[in-house]
Amino acid sequence: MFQALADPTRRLMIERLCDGPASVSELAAPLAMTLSAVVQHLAVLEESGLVRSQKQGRVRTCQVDTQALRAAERWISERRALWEKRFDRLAAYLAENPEEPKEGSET
Amino acid sequence: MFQALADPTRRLMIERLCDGPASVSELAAPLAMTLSAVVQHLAVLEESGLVRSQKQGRVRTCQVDTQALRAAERWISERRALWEKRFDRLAAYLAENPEEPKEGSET
DNA sequence: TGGTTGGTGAAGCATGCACTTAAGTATCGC
DNA sequence: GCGATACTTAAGTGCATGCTTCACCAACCA
Repeated sequence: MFQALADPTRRLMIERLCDGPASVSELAAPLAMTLSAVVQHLAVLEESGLVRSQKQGRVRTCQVDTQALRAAERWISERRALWEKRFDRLAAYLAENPEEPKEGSET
Repeated sequence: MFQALADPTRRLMIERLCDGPASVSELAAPLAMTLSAVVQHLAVLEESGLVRSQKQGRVRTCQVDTQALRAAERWISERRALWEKRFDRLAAYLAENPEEPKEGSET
């Protein structure tokens, strides 16, 4: 999932797809690479659940699926919230105890 | 940035750091790999801006930086919102035009 | 019907990445 | 000062990834 978003080409493809559904060759047009390569990227995106596609005649039409995006968003925002809460507690603690005390909690 | 989040070990490190700051060896302890490897992961995390660290004596202490997380979150949520808006419009359009019409807009 | 378009699949290659080993440096405790 | 600790750095290895080429099939259309 993050793996899929890690590649810049794939992020471009996602951005393009946010503009509306597209066929494989439409998707490939602005990219300086073979159709084959694009199809391979597409496979990664589909496996990660970020994109769905269906074939009609000889044309495969792709569109983004926001469920996976939602999951990624949630992961990040949970971690961030967790840390920020902790950070706030620390700040409050430091405000009450201006000196830096010796650590001695874990192991 | 997404590249940095792509690796499961690095995500584990982030999760661990959300529990509070840690030294390099504390970070390495639960991971079945060399200190060296962990340091290399750490370098990636620092370059991506996800983690900051400072050395004091011979101990390097690490903590997450939420700014980068925020950026990632924003990227995702913008794309998602963009697509969902488009999807809504499409739904509305289909509701008004029950038949599937021929496409002929782009190129 | 035969050529063109749109996509598929396999094989190969070159680079990058995760990880290891090994050797080194700086600090801490005695 | 001396050994142990906590990293750091460099070099090397093996596997994953991104991409290409080429051969192929299926639909479209003139």
